[in-house]
Amino acid sequence: ESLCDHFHESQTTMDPKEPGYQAVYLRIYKKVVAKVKKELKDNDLWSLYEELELPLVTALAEMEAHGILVDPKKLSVISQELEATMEKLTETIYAEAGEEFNINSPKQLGVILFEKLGLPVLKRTKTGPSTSAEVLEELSDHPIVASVLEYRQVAKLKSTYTDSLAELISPETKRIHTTFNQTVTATGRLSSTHPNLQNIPVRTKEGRRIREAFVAPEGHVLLMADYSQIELRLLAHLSGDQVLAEAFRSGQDIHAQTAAEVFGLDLDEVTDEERSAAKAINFGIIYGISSFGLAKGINLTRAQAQEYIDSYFLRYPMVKVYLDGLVEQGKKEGYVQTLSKRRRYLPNLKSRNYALRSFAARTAMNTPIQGSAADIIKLAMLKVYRALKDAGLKTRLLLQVHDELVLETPLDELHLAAHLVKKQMEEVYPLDVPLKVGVFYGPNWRDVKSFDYEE
DNA sequence: TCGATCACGC
DNA sequence: ATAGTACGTGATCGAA
Repeated sequence: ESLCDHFHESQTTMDPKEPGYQAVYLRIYKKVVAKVKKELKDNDLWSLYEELELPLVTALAEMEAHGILVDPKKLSVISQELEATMEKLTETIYAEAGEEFNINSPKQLGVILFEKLGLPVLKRTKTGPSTSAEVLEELSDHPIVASVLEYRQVAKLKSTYTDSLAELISPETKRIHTTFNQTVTATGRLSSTHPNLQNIPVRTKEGRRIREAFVAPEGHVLLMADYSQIELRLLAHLSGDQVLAEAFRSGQDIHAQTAAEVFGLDLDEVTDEERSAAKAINFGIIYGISSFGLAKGINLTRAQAQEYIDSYFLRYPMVKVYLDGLVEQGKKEGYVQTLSKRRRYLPNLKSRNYALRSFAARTAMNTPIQGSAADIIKLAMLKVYRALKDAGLKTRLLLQVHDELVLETPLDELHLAAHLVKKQMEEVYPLDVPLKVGVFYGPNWRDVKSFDYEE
């Protein structure tokens, strides 16, 4: 109806059962196509559509239809263990609280922690004292808080990752078929729903167990390939900073090298702590840094964090020029863009509201980096998809997780497929610095080992 | 039903 | 004075 309005067409014949419906529909449709096509061409986005997003539809559709094999028995074992742990923790928490309450309710938990037990309120949300993990970790000297943190972790795993996931296994294929959404993110990344297979736990040992349930069928292995530091490599390329570029060409640990530059050390003098601080700085640079955010991330005063940032930009001067230029360009043109010319409009760069304006500035710095990484892996998916087809291999793409591809490969194709995937991903779009891809394989998504080129 | 909070990934 | 790291999805609570 809104299309009819838009094109000043009559709606009176728009009943699908009417004989004229198809003709009216087609007339409107053609107008829409012409309009959108012109808009894309006028904005230099036609090749992004025709050469990247449109052909990617086929690859994604095949990935969704094929699905990834999931072992329900493993999920059920994990679920039962989590259930037992939750019951124990629930009893412990009730005993420590001196009463029963809904631990899942931040409101009820807040009453127990901050009123009954008198713990200090370190941070508030709109609706009351915050009970986020960040706050609870500060209070975890109290035994109930440690138990609540553990309860939260276990409850999350059980509700999101064992019980819900098991329900989504198709009875026909025994597989889970996610939906990849190509048109929801502001940066050009994909998203995944029903279920989201882009946020399966990996960081903790307990969480990682979920990945053990994602398996390869008989005679196959899962093959994983991930880009190493793709966003920082893109920053080196896009900014033209030769110090950063040289760091990647040298092949050494990038965070240790950043630490050496920022703290004025030799590479072999860098301690774990300094490396970890440098990692937080690199992380902050990609996300559009603020001294406040960095200070919070690595427990520094704001002034110290600002010194680190100043020192970083002194060592990588072109990065500073580049990021400032993005904000300037965003203000002037109204948008920033990625390698593929994908745009993000940022009207708030001109807002009088400081919060909105600085948020937009960080977005202006992050979007070309994150979005260009998305462009590159999408292009790599197409190249891998076509190369596998051309080589007549049975290896199939299963998942994309932002900087990682998951495939399923018959054992007798492992060697060929591993080399093909690595080559296509690394050579997809030559930059001023090399793109490096790690390749892993194994019987499930958790127990993978590095692919050895002798194999 | 929907906003808020929390927690998982990159 | 002015918030407080980018981008997502989902479970749960509790008010409407």
